[in-house]
Formats: sequence, structure tokens, C-alpha cells
Amino acid sequence: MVTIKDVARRANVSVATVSRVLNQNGYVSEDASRIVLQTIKEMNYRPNAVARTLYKKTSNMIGLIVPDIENPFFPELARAVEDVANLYGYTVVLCNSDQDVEKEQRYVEALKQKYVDGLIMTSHQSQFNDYVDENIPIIALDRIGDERLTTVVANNYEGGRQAAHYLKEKGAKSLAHIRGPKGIASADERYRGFLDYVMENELEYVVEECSFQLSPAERLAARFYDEYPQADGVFASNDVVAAGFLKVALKRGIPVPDQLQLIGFDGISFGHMMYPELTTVAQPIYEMGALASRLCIKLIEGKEIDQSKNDPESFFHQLPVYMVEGDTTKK
Amino acid sequence: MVTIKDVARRANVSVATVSRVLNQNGYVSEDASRIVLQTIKEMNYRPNAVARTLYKKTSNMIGLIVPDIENPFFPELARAVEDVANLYGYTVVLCNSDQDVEKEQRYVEALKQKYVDGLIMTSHQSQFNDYVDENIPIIALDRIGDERLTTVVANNYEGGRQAAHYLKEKGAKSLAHIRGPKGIASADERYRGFLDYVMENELEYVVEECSFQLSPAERLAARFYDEYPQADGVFASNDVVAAGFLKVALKRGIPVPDQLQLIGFDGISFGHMMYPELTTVAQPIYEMGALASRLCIKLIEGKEIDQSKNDPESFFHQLPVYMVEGDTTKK
DNA sequence: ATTCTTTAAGTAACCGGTTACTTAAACCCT
DNA sequence: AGGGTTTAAGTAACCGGTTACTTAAAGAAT
Repeated sequence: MVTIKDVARRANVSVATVSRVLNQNGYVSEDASRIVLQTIKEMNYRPNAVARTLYKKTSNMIGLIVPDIENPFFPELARAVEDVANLYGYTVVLCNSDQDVEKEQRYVEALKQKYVDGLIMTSHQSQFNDYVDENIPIIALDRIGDERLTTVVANNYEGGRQAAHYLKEKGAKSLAHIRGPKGIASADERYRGFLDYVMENELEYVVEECSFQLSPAERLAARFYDEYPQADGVFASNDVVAAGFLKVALKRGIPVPDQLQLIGFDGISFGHMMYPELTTVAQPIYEMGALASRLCIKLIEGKEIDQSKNDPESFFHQLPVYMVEGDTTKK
Repeated sequence: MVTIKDVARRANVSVATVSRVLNQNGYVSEDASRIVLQTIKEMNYRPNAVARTLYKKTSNMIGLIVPDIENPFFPELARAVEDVANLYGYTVVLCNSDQDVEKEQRYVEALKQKYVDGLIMTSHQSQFNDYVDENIPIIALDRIGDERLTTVVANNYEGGRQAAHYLKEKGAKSLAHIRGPKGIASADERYRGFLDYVMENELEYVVEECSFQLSPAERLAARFYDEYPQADGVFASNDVVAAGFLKVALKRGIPVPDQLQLIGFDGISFGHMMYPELTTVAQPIYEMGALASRLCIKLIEGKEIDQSKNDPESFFHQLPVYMVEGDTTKK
């Protein structure tokens, strides 16, 4: 491997000069600069990122921790984070915490040891308090933790309300909400939105809880359709669970959307893969990832943003959701 | 941040002794060892991974490059790679090359600069020749590149044959294969398997090409059903494309599987999410990822395996595929 | 002509570990 | 008692960059 010393020797200058040319700082003459650049090209020299990191304590890496890489929502999010990060010269290290608090903590430790410049976390942990005092920027994405944390979320509460409203408008008489796990802010908020709306409008409803995965959703759906045959409008807390409910309904021959209407949440591209297509409360997934990434980089580089302690709002970025009308609700 | 010097000072020993305790090598007395360990715990010292990497030229990181993180096949694969890697104390850096050769090369460069210990690549590049002489282990996963490269793939050829055979057995008279992009070994092999089988059995068939994504699949499907209304057995080169064909068929009211039977490839968990469930030629995705990861680590640590130049077979690990009978083919 | 400022470039310390080399004490043996 | 081996632990070089500090030459100002 070619080092800066090799380049310096060949170019007849000191390592400091080579370093100055590379970093475009300090005083370097035209001549020296030309020769060094020429030599670098000739020798195909690439500065060693690890050595630089050791001295500068910065790595141009951003850690992204997601709870479940197999839920298509997160790859879509990761994709956006990565696109923006790449644009600014950062590498994203994607870690799958597997909804395991310990594994998550191990990752945070490992990443910090590697001098990642920032962290974007879709943490499974309900309170990130342990992390908030760290000396690197942390963005909470799709999760709400400590209020001092810069946060990017969709308007889950409003999404919950919209789902309930939409079902009511489409004539559903007996609503159901399959809520996500308690303690996960997004799930809690969707539930709260749904609940507020059905209460305000005095609608008949029932709530069940289900983790954000397919198999549990299918199991619950089977039981659910037995127990609540009268339910004609189901709002699932994410698209994967909605897909599970849709599948079981179709299997049983329950006519969708005529007898049963179904709404998911997320708007993963996956919902378009099935037929009938899923009606869903879509989050602006790409925008969320991109914003989180941009904010993280701003915090890394500017160390400031407009996040004065006076203005808590500036920590909290809430993006609007929007209904995507598929075929699992009436026209 | 606590450094090894701080620990050494507090424990009244030299940094060498602390290092020896940490790495459990060299001569350290019982007493010294005890004191150092105690001090480490008290000060909550964690050795700096970057400094260690700089000297040892090893990072305990494995780079994993996938072409499309949004195709569920790859997260599933990544999951397996990561599980095994974690088990052995390695961190996986997941990179999305976006099917872009240049982006892929940039990632390889960046990863090597970070002293990753090994690379697992599901490369979009048909020949990895550029990479094969690198001084770190490289595993080709789900792709075939240079024959000197350790390779983990499913038996795609056999899968192609099986799909054709299955469709024939289920009574399809006019077969179609929607093959993946030319130049991608897995797609080529599936195509070859299909072709050999239909030729041997003198079956009526047609072939179309489609990239491994949903939207192109849907567009192609629309055209396909117009052009080949007689086709009654479609074998798609992956599950995502199969899902696109299924969706368009259902939309048009084509009875599946009675009038049109459909087989995908991959066996992503996704195929179970839809109804009717996809019949598919499943790859042992988890096993493939896990094997690639294990081989990579063996190469890193042992630098040997049984890969003598005499035995090219040992470089080539081909795993069997198996039919998963869903509802898109007749019982 | 002298002093001050700017430009240019080298030397060496530093980042935080690991390890080759060295010194010295302890133990063993004849 | 003297020489050899094993054990213990310190010193300093090293990994490959960056940069503070220093020296020196060129240019500007009085």
C-alpha cells in the first residue's frame, strides 16, 4: 500500500506538504502542488482513512440502526438515508438491532468506538435517555425518545384519525384497530388518533394489539375474524399487518372491500405488489429518511442548526401523512 | 475518552502491560493482571478500535454489497450474513450498490480504505476480475464471477428445470419464462435450465426479459397478456416479477391458477404475504447468507480453508433449491 | 537599509493502540 | 557459585495520517 511517505519521497517534498495539498490548507506553492498531484496520480495513492480518523476523530460514517431489516419499510428508509449521506460524502453503516435492546446498545458502543460521526436510530427502546448525553449527534427516526433529541417522524396521530375517518366515510359501521406494540411511539400515536376520532364520533370499535410482523398478524387475523364477524372496517398499524389481515380475509372468502374494508399504514412499495392493492395511510418514507440524513449531517458539520434550547419545535420534525386509495376500501 | 495511558497511569504499570492484559498475550503476573482489569472496570475503559485497526490492519468488519436493498431477497440474505458475522465478533457494513458498477467500485475502494477484513458481494458486475487480485478475501454471493473467487449460489440451473417441469406436470401447455437481465449469472442459469427442459420435452414456449423489479414487471405483464393470451404457465425469474404478473392477471380477471399458472423464484417471505400465495422455486436464502459469512470469516482467519488450487470445486458452493407449492399453481 | 509581513516548506509531536527489543529478577541446574 | 532459561514489565518504534511549531526566503513598508 502506498503511503503519504512514499509520495513525499518520490515528489521530493515533506509529508506535511503532501498533506497540505490533499487537504487544500496551509501554504503550498503552485509548483509543489502540481508535482505532488502528479505523483499522487502516478502512484495511485489513496490516503488511509483509518489513520486520518484516528487523528481527526471523525470517520465520515453515519450509523443507521433499524429494528427489523426484513420489514420493507426500513430498507426504503435506509435507501433514502444512504442517498443523501452519499451525496455529502458520508458512508452509512446499516445495523439491524432485531428489536433487541442489548444488541442495539452493543451496536451503539461499537459504532462510537469506530468514531462514527452521527447516529440515526429507529430505536426499539422507548426512551433513548442513555444515548442523549453522548457526544455525537443522534437523530431519532420514526420514533420518539428524549425531547432533547432531534426527531423526524410522520404525523402518526393525524394518520390514525384519518384512517378512522376514511373508514367511516366509506360506510364502515364497526371499526377495528390492530395497534402496534405498546411503548413504540409511532404505534401509540396511531392508536391515540384512531381512538380520539372514534370517541368524538361515537363509533363502534374494538382494538387488538399485534407486533409489526406477518406471522403474528395472520394468527391474530384468524382469531379476529371468528371473534368479531361484525367488524367491517379494519385499520392496521402497519402495512405488513394489513397484508396479513387481507390474506386471511381473502382465504376465507370474505369479500374485500364489500364486506370488509382494510387500511394499512406506511405506504411501502410492497402494498402495490398485491392485488387488491392496499389502501394505506402513507408516510413520506423517502422524505423522512432524507431529512433525517440531512439533519444529522448538519449537526455533524454545523454543530448548530437552529436548535436553540429556546425553541423545542426545532428539534421536532413532523411530516404529514397522506391517504393512498387502493382496492381494499370502497370507491 | 479514557485511553490506555490513563489506565496504565492509574494502575501504575506501563501501557504495554495493559495491552498484554487486554490481548492476553505476553507475560503478565497474576497481580498486575488483577489490578489492570480492576482499573479497566473502574474507569470503564474501552480500547479504541480505530487505533487498533491502524496498527493491525484489520477491523473486524465485513463489507456486504447488495445490488438492491429494496428487493426483499437481499435484506433476508443480509440478515443471515449479519447473524453469523455477529456470532464471530464481526460487524457487517451493508452497502447498496444500486446496480451501478461505479457506485459499487466506490464502495469497494472505501471499504478497503477502512481495512474491512473481507467482502461479500452480490455484484451487479458480470465479471469481478478487477476485484479478484485484491489482498482481502472476497465471496461472490448469488452471482458468479471469476472462478478463482469463492462462490455461494443456489442451483439456479436446476431451479429453472424444476420450474418448467412443474408447470408441465400441472398441465400447462404453453409455457413462458420471464427471464432476468442478461449477464447476471443467476438469471442466465435459470433461463438455461428452463430452456434445456422445454427443448428436451419439445414444449411450446416463449421467453421475455425483464429487470428484477415490480414496475417493469407490471408493464411487461400488461403487454404480455395481450400478446400471448394462450400462455397458461409462466415462470418468472424472481418473486418480485412473479408478483407483478400475478397482480396484473388478477386485475384482468384471469383465473389463477385455473387458466394461468405462475411460478416465481427466490422464496422470499414476501411471497407468503399475498393471496393467492406464490408458488416458487425457493433458494435456501438464510443458508446461503450464513454460508457466505462463514466462508468469508474462515478465509479471513484461516487464510486457507481447503481451497487448494487443485480443487476448484472447493471454491464453488452450490446449494439446492426446492419447490414451494403455493396457490398460483394447480394442486 | 532595516524591519515587518506574507508565503513556503520542513521537523516532529500527536492520535491510541500493539509489539519488538531490552533489562532485570526469579528459578533451575550442574 | 556461575551460567542458562523462564517470567515480568518497561521503553520506544510503529501504523499513516494531521498539524503546531519552526525556519527561511521573498515581498512590502518605512
